Amino acid sequence: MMNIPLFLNLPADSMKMLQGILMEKEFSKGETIFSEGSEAAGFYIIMKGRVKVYKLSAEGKEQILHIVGHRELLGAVSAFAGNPYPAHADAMEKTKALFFPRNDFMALVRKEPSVAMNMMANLAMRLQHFTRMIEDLSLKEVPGRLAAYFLYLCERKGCSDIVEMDISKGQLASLLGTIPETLSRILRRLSEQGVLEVSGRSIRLKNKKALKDIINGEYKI
Amino acid sequence: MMNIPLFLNLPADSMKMLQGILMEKEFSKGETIFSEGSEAAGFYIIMKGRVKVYKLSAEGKEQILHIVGHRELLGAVSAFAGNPYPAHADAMEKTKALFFPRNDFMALVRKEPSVAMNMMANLAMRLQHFTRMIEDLSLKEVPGRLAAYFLYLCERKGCSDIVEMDISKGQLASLLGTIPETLSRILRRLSEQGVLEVSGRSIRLKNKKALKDIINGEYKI
DNA sequence: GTATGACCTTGACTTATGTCAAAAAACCGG
DNA sequence: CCGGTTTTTTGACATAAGTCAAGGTCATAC
Repeated sequence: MMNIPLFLNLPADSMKMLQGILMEKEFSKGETIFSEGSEAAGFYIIMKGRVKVYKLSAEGKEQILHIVGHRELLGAVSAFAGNPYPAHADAMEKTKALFFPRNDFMALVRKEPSVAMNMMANLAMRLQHFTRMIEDLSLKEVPGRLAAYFLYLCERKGCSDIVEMDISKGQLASLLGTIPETLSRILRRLSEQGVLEVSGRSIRLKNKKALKDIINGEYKI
Repeated sequence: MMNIPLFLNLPADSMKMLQGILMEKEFSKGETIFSEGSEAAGFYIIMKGRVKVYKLSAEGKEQILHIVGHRELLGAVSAFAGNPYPAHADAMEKTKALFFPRNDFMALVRKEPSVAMNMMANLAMRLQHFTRMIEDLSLKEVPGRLAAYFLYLCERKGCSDIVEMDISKGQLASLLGTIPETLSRILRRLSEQGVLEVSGRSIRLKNKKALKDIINGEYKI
């Protein structure tokens, strides 16, 4: 339970107390953790596995809002605000999580300034992420969003020009706000133009300058 | 300075101290308050007027992220997180604001739990707003977003079937992630079909059921 | 090893929305 | 009330991206 950002700087006694409050839960691949509109009785801290948080359109199109992984929080905003969950959450793989009941959390936030500070930092980070997402959806075309995603992957690792996608292409489409067919076509065009090379989930970035230009709308594929 | 949500429940002595910290600033219509990428030395509390926070695409298209009005915070996330402002902010009309320097704010947040709680509530609310925005941009078409906007306006007031737009149609287009031409055409189609009646900035909602169906994709105009 | 299903690709087609240009309407300061 | 700017509307057109349908690829389980 160590090293969870939310509990950074938490005094030892409160840390101890958490042991009696947090409940371990497990979800199998594809399992629903919560659905949009359901009551937020608490939130989860993901300890193993990954969870996709997503919205569905009337026609069944999926938009992934974010993917929650190791030591990250799931549903914390709703639990804090006392609102129903605004989106669906499914385990993308076998997932272990700690459940933190809303009431206990509220008490802890009020008692421990460090938790409040960590929570604010978390909220601020996610707000930034959503700001970028809105910008991308509204002002960039799909190739631009894709290029931005690859360069982001590239920077996150050391980046040896080869990035490994950690999700399927279908899920990537949903993350970028498009559909698999469109993504497939754009990957092909980028390959044909020598900007990158696709081999399964492995992408070789052959021309990063071109990718940057695509993001900035200076180069149309 | 009373009744600012951020200072709700703030002890009187801290409230007093603020008098010496907050600085009044004034902006004329159209004036830039801050630009994307510039250092966030603090944030603003809007006391009069309105400010649009927006991003610009490479081609100059504008996406309004939100409009900040009376007693709301501008740039607080950046100031808190210590990041540059992620978007532009322009006064939409003559605007008066209180400037809160970052350092003083950080000290206050650490000292006063009520400020931290209010700040978290603020962040949570905005996260919800952005979530809906992403959903709309990605999963709804422009008519759906427009219908949702009108019904939102309708609910915010008592709603006598007539809503008053408080921004220009061009700015509404930018808020909905589209352009004035498209908005104009959709308004015409909706008028022709008897769903609403446009008269300047005054919209008469003649068929709310149809608007709801448009939002849910059950009725295509 | 092969069968089963998930995932991905491709082609032909449709459509929502953007672009460009021009006219019309609304607004504003003097 | 006028002249000029800004906003809004309209039309003709371009295009990015979605839909539908079919086929291909890949992996895993049996």
